[in-house]
This record gives sequence, C-alpha cells and structure tokens, in this order.
Amino acid sequence: MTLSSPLKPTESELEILQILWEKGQCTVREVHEVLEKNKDAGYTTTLKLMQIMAEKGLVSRDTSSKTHIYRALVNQQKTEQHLVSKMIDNVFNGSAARLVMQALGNHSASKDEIDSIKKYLDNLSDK
Amino acid sequence: MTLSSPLKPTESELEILQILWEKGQCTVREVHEVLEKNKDAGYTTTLKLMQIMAEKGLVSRDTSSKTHIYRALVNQQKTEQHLVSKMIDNVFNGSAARLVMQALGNHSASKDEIDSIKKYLDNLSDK
DNA sequence: ATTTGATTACGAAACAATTCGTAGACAAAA
DNA sequence: TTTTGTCTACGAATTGTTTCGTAATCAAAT
Repeated sequence: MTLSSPLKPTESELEILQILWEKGQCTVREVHEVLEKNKDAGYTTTLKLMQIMAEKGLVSRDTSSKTHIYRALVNQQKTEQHLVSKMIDNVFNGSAARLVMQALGNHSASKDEIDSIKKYLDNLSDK
Repeated sequence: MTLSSPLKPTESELEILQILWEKGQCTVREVHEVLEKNKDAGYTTTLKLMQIMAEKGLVSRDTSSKTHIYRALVNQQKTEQHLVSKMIDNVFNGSAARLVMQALGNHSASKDEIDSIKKYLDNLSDK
C-alpha cells in the first residue's frame, strides 16, 4: 500500500486544514496570513502545500476567478478520530485509558475541563 | 533549528522504542523478529534504523561483543507525554478535554476502562 | 584450514515533505 | 498604454525517512 489515506495529513497539511475547518473557505493569502503568526514560511510555500493538498483530495479548489478559493474536503471529526486512534494503537498499545490519563496527568487540564469530562463519562456509562 | 528533539521519534523509531521499553535490552535480531510479526521489512532495514537511532541518541549501543546490545535512552513516559501534548496542541487546539472525549467517544473504551478513568479523575480533583 | 552462518558496516536508491526562486498571467492604478 | 502589485504555475533544491544490496568481519562447525 503506497496510497496514503486522506485522513492522515502531514503536520503542515493539518495546520492548513485547521484554518479551513474554522473559516469554512479561504484564499491562499488568508491561510498564509494565519500561518505566518506562528511560523515563518514564504507565501509560495503555503501555495504549493495547498496545491498539493488539492491534488491529494484533501481540499477542493474553486478556480473560477483568478483568486482561487479552497475548502476542506476531509471531515474534521473523522480526521481527528483517525489521528487519535492511531496514537492509541501506536503509542499506548491500544489502551484509550492510558492515553486519557497521560493527557490529563501532566498536561494542565483545568478543573472545568475535568468536570466536563466527568459529566461526559457519566453519560457514556448510562448507555 | 535543524535539530529534531529526541522526544519526537519517527513512526518506525517509535515501533522500535516500544519493543526496547518492554524488553529492556535487545539485539537487532530480537527487535527485528518482533517487528516482522506486523510488517515485512528486511533485517538490514531494522539494523540501519537502530544504527541511526544510536547516532541520534535515542538508544545506546553496547558494542563490546560481536552482537551489539541496544537499550532505549529516551524515557517512555516523557516521550508519550510529549507526543500527547503535541497532539493536543496541533489537533485539538490546546484542549485536553477535546482529545479525551474524542478518544473515548468513538474508540471502543470498555466499561472497565471508563470506570478506571473516573477513579483517576476523582483523585485528580481531590488535590 | 575451510566452509557456513550470522552479524555489522557502508553506501546508495527510493520516496516523501518542505521550501522557495522565478516566470507568467491578469487586473487595477497611473 | 504602461506600470505596479498580487496571484498562480512550475520546477528544482533540500532535507528527512525508509529500504535494501553488497561487502567485510568473525565465530562456530566441518
């Protein structure tokens, strides 16, 4: 299998997807301006990445006007799910619980966050 | 910065680290035999990976006898922590809670797992 | 001593991800 | 119409990862 699943974007691609998921649709310029806040890369780098993403089917591209409009084609929820599942398998030997504890233990989860997770768990076990 | 943190092993390197963490110390042959169960790659591929890992400081190598002995140099807990933190930041916008819910929601967490997480959370909020 | 088998060493190829320089297209401003 | 600025297209360089063929080394078996 050489075909890399569209659910497994590279790190750079993920950064771009995040922006598209939030904004719904963007020009390269818009995406690039958000990216620039956190890293420095040239405009053409962002452009090239987004063109490749379009080739791969990660995003769609509306070329009807000069300034192309991009949209995410992959589902945020599904992509996140896929990445988490992979981490559970690769890093935590299939144990979701171990991942959760690792996530909550060291990473500063606020009291509010912990409470909301508890509520979530209560609902889960009700079923 | 070209220097990649030893806490950010590649996927192949992580597979090897898992084995070393579990077994404590291994020859290339031993690692390779475990790997072979899940993927097919040549012996020299595994060897080369482990040699590179030694160069990078991910593992140590005892070359005193002909058959070299490898040990993990990076800490399992810290590496896991690093990977999880990165995922929380990159994928879930800094929200540990979102990661947790994603991990528990779709991924088959057993009732036992959920219960043990609840206990864990109770202890957390006690502090 | 010679052969056999298992090991490491080395280097290169294949592939993928990232980066960017340069050119061309086009529209708006002068 | 010319200039200027913004955009896309293209190709190439760079870097990192993965893979493996081949040779050298060494010890154990013959």
